Amino acid sequence: MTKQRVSLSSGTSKGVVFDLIRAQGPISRVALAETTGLTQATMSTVVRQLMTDGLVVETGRGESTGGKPPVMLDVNPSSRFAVGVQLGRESITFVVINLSGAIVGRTRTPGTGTAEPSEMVVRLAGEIDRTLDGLGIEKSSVVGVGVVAPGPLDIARGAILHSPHLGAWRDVPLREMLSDAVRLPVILDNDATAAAIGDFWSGKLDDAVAHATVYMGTGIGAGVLIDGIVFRGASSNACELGQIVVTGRDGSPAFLEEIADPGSVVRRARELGEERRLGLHGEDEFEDFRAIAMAAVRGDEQATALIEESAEHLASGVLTMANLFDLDSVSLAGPAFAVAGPTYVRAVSRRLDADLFVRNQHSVRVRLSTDVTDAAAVGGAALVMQTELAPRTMGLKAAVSA
Amino acid sequence: MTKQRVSLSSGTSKGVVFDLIRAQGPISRVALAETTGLTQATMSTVVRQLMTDGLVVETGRGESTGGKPPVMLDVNPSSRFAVGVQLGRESITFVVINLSGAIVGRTRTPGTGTAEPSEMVVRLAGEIDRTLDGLGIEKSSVVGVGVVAPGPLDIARGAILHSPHLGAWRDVPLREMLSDAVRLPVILDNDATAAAIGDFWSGKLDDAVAHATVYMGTGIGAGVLIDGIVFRGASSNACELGQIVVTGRDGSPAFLEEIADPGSVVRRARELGEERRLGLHGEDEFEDFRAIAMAAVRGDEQATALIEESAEHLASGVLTMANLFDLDSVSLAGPAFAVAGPTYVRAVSRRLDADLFVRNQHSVRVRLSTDVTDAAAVGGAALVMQTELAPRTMGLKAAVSA
DNA sequence: GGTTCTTTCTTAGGGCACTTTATAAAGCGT
DNA sequence: ACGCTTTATAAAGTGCCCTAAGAAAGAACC
Repeated sequence: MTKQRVSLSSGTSKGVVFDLIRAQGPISRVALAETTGLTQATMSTVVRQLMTDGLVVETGRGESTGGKPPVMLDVNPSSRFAVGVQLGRESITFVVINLSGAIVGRTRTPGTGTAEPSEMVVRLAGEIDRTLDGLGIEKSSVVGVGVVAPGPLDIARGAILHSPHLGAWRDVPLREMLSDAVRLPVILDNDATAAAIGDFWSGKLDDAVAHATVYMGTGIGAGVLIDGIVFRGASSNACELGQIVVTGRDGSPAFLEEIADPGSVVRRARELGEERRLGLHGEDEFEDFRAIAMAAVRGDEQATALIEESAEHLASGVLTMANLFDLDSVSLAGPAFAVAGPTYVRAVSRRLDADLFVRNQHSVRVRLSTDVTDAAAVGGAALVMQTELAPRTMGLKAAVSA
Repeated sequence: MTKQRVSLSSGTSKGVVFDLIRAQGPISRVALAETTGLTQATMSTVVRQLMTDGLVVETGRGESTGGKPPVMLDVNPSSRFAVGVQLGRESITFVVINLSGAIVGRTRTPGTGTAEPSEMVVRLAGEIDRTLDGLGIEKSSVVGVGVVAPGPLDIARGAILHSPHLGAWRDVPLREMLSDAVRLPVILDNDATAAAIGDFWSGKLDDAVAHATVYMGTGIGAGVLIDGIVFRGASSNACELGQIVVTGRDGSPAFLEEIADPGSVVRRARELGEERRLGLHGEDEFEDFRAIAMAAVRGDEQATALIEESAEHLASGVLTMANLFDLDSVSLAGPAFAVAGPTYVRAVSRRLDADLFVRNQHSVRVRLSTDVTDAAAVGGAALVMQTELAPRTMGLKAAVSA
């Protein structure tokens, strides 16, 4: 048993090459050598390793440019899988993705409710095993489970500190518990970070240097990636977009969350006495938001104004973030964008084009995430793939337990 | 000529070890091995290299903990020097620092005025040579020159894109020009980034994970360091603190720069008819700001109110930034803090303690930078030291030309 | 239909930064 | 004085990546 080469920069080259193949689609060894800076000889051996791992396959020949035509390489999508789990009080979403980030399975079960953590872990492990069985996926080809949970987390320890949404959990070391139960590497992270990695893994973000995924569920958060690496800050609490102060309706400062999230839109609709007309029931806040968004899409004027207002405030927040982080790419994810996503995209895009400090030097691409609703679950799965297959740590050590 | 070992993670270990010795003061080889994760054997050879380079010396023995007492290592302050230059229209500051970041020489000459770039480069090179001569420092022990300039820069190319403050310069490849003239590696960066590195190099920031240095000169900028690495964003235009939108005096949104920078304080004083009483001349805006700050320090009520107002707005901006970047350390630098610095520190500190999102998980240390006034020049010198001796790139390639 | 050129990919050998293992050096405890 | 612990070095081995040289496969030209 040789000691892991700790070094100050461990052997990431295999991961980086894999990441390039994944992102740049079919690509030749020579092209890989050029973009990484490694030599063709080295690339040859690195690729061989990836092929014996089964991660990569040769898919045919490229066009000749005057000599031997290159052999194109691509990921072998069904060689590995990852599971993503989004914990919620009302429902839990399970997603299985393959190597290229495509969803191959999806399940939804009732939420945590008031279940104890230990009981919940058993339920989760069971459901994961059942889902994989149903898809005919062997556990040996599953790289791990990415769990996304609301509330303050200790990412480094993989623990849920306390979660007002999930019963009365307090300091639950979920990563270790679930890892023991399901016998797979487990990662725990928040929804926005996961969604960002999900965009990076499946989407075509490879040329974005500074990307942010804005995640709006019940609250508003964001995940920032710099060169594909998660920006975490001092305590993994970076990018709490909902907590930034913007100018509220009456000119007084307000948290973005208070005036732009789905709850605030619903409250505002009530204040304006639109409860009846828009068919709000007051049971599930999110259902009510959905109703307003649907009405807006149908062309209802009041509903449109409500959504637009929320979108404008969100745009202000994104503008501040884009200026501070010097972003060149933004995507919107989360169930809140499922219906009225395009309206939000338009508002953010317009605002950035108009007011971004560096708008003369470069623009910011704004788009809707793929799988808007399940972006967090998909992202959890992508996060575990990235951590296991193409590690890109910096600062905080990788937060996995196997 | 062997090809530079590109690798995906070039041999940074020497630099990292040096950086640790610099930051952690006298430290033994074993302690270094522990904190880096390298073995004691490796550390032995790495340290030997640093000692033959002259960068590090053995300074004595530590206390025994039951066996052989460790030999303590520390940097050899006068083995290397770096020059920092701050370009300004009114004046140019030259600073020479030694390895531990202490200032060993300082000169000020008239500013660029309307001089042409090519002429200016000759003057700069001459002054640098003269200064080094006067200090009896050989050029072979100078690692390079760090130039700090206002206005939009192309950090990667080392060029000044255009500078309203420096004559009518347009797209001046200053790094290459000056490097050719002075025969030393040259780096170009903006004031805030430089000041941040300066704090990191000379100050005791080593345990800060996410640090920001707020730089207020005529404008307001900030430089963020994550684990000692400069955060640059997509186009090196990150952290333009002056450009974030806060709630202005009348409740309408305003750029932070418009309501908190020295110019705005002076304008406000005029609006209030305090011109005479506070002795404002209207010639040099910065002199007037200084006068107001002095009056505030003396206890003048109106002046205090003006400074406090500016400080409160700045605090709002820093709060937003601290929330988004999840900072654990902030320092204030720049000539604007020379007189009334403590007032600003107090305001920012109070605000963060009160309103920071993660205030229950960790606090943010706020302090005044050492060498407040010349922080940018010192930082330029520190930047060149870091780049040459302890490179920590990520994303954007190192922006040096030698 | 060869020969030659260009481009792609592989093999072989070597350097370097680590590692493990073993040993020397220098103090502490009995 | 002797062993024990801690610190530092020496020697041999391993793995990653490089250079150098060659094989493979088509394009271009005769």
